Order: sequence, then C-alpha cells, then structure tokens
Amino acid sequence: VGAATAARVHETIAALGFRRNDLARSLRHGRSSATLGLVIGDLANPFYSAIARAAEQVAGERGYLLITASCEEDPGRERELVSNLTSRRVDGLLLVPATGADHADLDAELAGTRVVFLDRPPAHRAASQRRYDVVLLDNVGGARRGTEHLVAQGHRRIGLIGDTPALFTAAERVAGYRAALAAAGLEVDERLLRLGPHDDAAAEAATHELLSLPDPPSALLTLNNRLSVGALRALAARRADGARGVALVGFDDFELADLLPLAVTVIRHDSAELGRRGAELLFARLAGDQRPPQRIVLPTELVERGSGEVAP
Amino acid sequence: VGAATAARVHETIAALGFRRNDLARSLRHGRSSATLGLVIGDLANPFYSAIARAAEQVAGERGYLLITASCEEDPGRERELVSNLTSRRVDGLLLVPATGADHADLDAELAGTRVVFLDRPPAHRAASQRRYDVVLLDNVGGARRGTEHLVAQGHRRIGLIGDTPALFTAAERVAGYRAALAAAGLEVDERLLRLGPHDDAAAEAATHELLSLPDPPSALLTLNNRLSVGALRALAARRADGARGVALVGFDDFELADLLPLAVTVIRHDSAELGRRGAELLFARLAGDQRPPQRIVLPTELVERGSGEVAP
DNA sequence: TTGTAAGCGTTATCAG
DNA sequence: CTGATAACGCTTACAA
Repeated sequence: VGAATAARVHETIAALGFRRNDLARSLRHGRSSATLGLVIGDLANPFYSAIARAAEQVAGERGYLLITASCEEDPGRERELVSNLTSRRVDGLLLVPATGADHADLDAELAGTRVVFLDRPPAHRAASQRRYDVVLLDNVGGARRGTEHLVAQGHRRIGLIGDTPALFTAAERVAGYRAALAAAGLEVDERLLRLGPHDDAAAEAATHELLSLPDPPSALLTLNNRLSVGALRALAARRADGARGVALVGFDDFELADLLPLAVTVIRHDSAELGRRGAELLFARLAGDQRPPQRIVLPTELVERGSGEVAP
Repeated sequence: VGAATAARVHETIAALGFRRNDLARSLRHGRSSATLGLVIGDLANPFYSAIARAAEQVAGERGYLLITASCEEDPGRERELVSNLTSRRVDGLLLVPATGADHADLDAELAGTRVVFLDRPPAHRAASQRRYDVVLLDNVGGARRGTEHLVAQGHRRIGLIGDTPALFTAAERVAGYRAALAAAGLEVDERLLRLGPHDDAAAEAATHELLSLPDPPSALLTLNNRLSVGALRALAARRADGARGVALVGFDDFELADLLPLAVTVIRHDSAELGRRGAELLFARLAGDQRPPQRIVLPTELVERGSGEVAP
C-alpha cells in the first residue's frame, strides 16, 4: 500500500470516526472473533475467580477475550449459558459442570465447539458419543492425606462436613476420607458425616450439630473453602464459650488462614492452575492437537499450620 | 406457523445439527449480540470479582452476557481492551479506569458505545468532549469517618498506608484522613504517610517501617483490602514478638475480618453494588434514558470490631 | 491504485 | 406456506 494513500485513508477513518466491526469480520472469514467462554458456579467465590482470572490471562496472551458466566449449580441455567455461548460461536468453552446436570444432553449443544471440563468431569447418565478433555484436582488423594494427618495426631472420631455427594468433588473427597480411615483400620461412624451444606451458614449449623452430639468428634475435615469458613465461625463461637479445642483440616487454602487465632491447616492446591491448564489445553486443541482426550490431575499438598495438629 | 411444518423443521434442525449463528443474526439486525464489557484491575481481587459478579447477574437477568477483562492498572492494556470490546460492538461498557490513563484519548475509541465508569471517574488531561456516567464510593467520607473514630479513641499519631495518590480512590481517601485530622485540630505528620504500596507485601513492609520509627504511630489506617491484609501480617509478626497493640481501621471489609485474633474494624461498603448500579444505569441508557450524566455515590459505614478500639 | 462482485449466516420483504 | 431476493459490514479476488 502506498504511503500517501494510507495517510489519506487514516485521515478519513479519523474524520468519520470509523470503527471496524469485528463481528462482521469474523463472520466473513469463518472463524469466531477470538472469544472463549467460561461457565462456572459463582464468580464471587475465590476458588472460581482464580480459575476465571487464569483463563482470562492465558486467553489475553493470545489476543482472545473471555466471556465468564455463573450458573450457580443450576443445570437449567448452565444449559442456557452453554447454548448462548455456542450460538455466539465462541472458539472454545471451559466448563465447570453444574451439580446434577446430565451432559449427554449437552452433546448436541456442544457439537462443533471445543470444550474442556474443569474441576469436575462431565456427568453422563446415558452413554455419551463424545469424550471430553478434563482438568481435575487430586480430590481423593488430598482428602485422604488430610484425614491421615488427623489420624496420625491420634484422632479416632473425625467429623466430615461436605457438599452434597451429587457433586463430583464432594463424592471424591468423601472417598478419600473413607479410604484413609479404612487404611487405619477405623470404622466410619456415619453419624459424623454431614453431607449437604453448600454455603458457610449451613456448614456453621452442621458444625454445631456435630459438636453437640453425645459423643462428638475431636476433629473435623471440611471439604471446601466455604465450608471451612462456616466451621471456623462455629468453632470460634464455642471457643468463646470455653469449649475445648477441636482439630480442623480444610480442603482449599484461603486468605488469612495463617492469621487466625488458631492458624488453619489446609489441603492446598493451585486453583488458578485449573483455569490455566484448561485454557492452554483448549488452545492446543484449537491449534489442531489431535491427541486422545486428556485427563489432567493437579496435585494437592498438606499445609500444617496448627489447627490440624490439635491433640484429641 | 403450522404445527406440522414446525415439527418437520425441528426434525431437520436436529438431523443436521443446525445451530443458529448469533453473530450473523446480530449483524443482520443492527444491534450487537446482547453483550456487555467490563474492564477492571484484577479479577482475582474480591473487590473486583464482587463487581464482576453483580454486573454479570444484572446482565444475565436481561439475557445479556458479560465479557470481563483485567487490565492490571496498565493504561496500554486498558486501551487495547476497550478497543477490542468496542470493535466487537458490545452494547455497553463498564470501566474501572486504570491508574494514570488519560481518558480524553479514549473519547474517540468510546464514541458510539455506552459507557459507565465504576469506582473511579475518567481522568482527563485535556478537556473532554464527552461527560460520562460514574458510580463511586464515598471515599472521602469513609476515610474521614474511620480517622475520626481513631481520634475519638485518643490516638494522635495515626499512620496511613495507601496506594499511589495517582489513584483516584487513594487520593480521595487521603483527603478524608487529612480532613478528619484538621477538624480535630491535629497536625498531619507527613512521615506517617506511606503512599505507594499496591499489594499486601509492600503494605507489610511499609507497616514495619512505620512501627520502627523513633516515634511510631499508635494507630493505622489502611486504604484498601490488600493493604489491610499486609498490615495485619506485619502486626501479627510484631505481636508474636511481644510488641504492644496498634489500632487498625481498614477501608473495605473482607472475609474473616471478624474471626482474627483481634477482629478488624473496617469501613464497609457494598462493592457488588458498584457493579449492580453501574449495569442498571447502562441498561437504562440503552433503553433510551436521556438524563444528564449521573454521578452516583454509594455510602460507607464504620464497623467496630475491636482493632479500631485499641487505646493509644 | 481503484472499482466491482461475491459471499459469510442471518432476517425482512415481497411474490407466488 | 414456500421461495426468491436483498441487506447487515466485512474480506477476498479479480478486473480496470
């Protein structure tokens, strides 16, 4: 292009305030306008916002933008969002599937769109035609490690507070808990399991229930950051009443865990890594990667801070 | 449409796996595909993720999706993102402007796109052609209230830890601090101001500096949640060394503030409300609202929890 | 260098 | 109810 002409063009662009329409642009040459979609539970939960941030960052490095949408564990909303996103022809989709959703239903919806599942694999009631990439945490291993740690401190009655077992991660973590007790030759007292609480308020109530049992647990395992916060609230209230200490190990690290009166021992992992690896895998697929569906499992690590080392 | 024909159509849709292309759809009838853009500092910061979540929720109620992008306070990146989003013809843009950006430059970029500024007003070095809507917190009032509270406890030397004064909210909060001291007839000791720290590590270091002065402050005011966390780390370390208590009031509430060994007194506000009101205003504009540019200021509130009531 | 035409996937309009 | 046609704003190709 000649320099003189170019200048004249730029001049006119400025004069008319012309802005290229990237929608039309991408429509023309087939590929979508450099967009990824992310469907998660709740963007306000630091676990999810870390995933979103990391995915957004990977996308940004490649000039892509990320549309993030919260489905609040509602399969109906999830379906709507997935449908909306695929209709917009996002180049790829990162999906933290909602509890109870059947993703065989989504096979049709997702046909033609690259998808990577994060944190939880797709749930298929019916046999699915398609196999998906998935990036997970080592839920079983982490929960097992945390439980073993409590057992090693001498605890025999370990209360468990977890989300509904319909949730993949909750079920896996419960399995880890059971495996650790079995390996130690301990019976599982089913009365010590409280599977259902989804937010901190419910976890707080469940904790009070457990500790009010005739034969209460001497230690607690909480299966995610929301539930740890709820349990901590309950423990703080009881401690104010002069109750004796209860050990606590929580799945998920969280900010200020180390500054609490009794610093919280946690099963730590890098939740941002879920988003990062997921996005990278998605880009690899977009670039033509033809490997069979991947199942990436990220490690967890026990961080001893005090609350997990309380004696029975 | 006849029922029989409709059935035949749906059948064919399923058979061919047809998915409507919403990009082409919106191209056809002029309006963009029901999308809002949000440019913020860092999605991983709970202050911002609360904004994003609320905006996303308001958008979702109206069938819109939200593209969220973090600019990390980099004016260049902000400009890129704004340009990218307007090129995609988002219907509206929510903007938390980056520190140091000159938004007169963006006037051209933003022409033809509805914009609402959040948390900070646009900065114009040159005179701007356009006036923008803006939703802010009562930064001056909040910081003033927090400082007054410390003064009322008898504190005369109050250290201040804030982000760079180039940042609108930081400058306003410093102004509130100065106003409170002036009203109380107290001199401002400039050596007690540490304006610059942007993350918790820097705030931690600044706190150690302040408390190591020959004549250290007996109280601290931290100007945002990141800085409060840093200061708390420093105070916890000093307390472990047997140092005597320092009062602390922090701008922004944060999770677990009430469960720390010394529960943290904060200047609370509803950061989600910034996103909610901003998005609602944007939709009002899209619906044809022609009122002059709005300036909405959200209230703050002092929450006394203990750390702000430590005596000098 | 400039101009013209076709087509991306829709939808609106207007015959048949 | 079916079918043809034009247009949204852009890119690509080819001709003038």
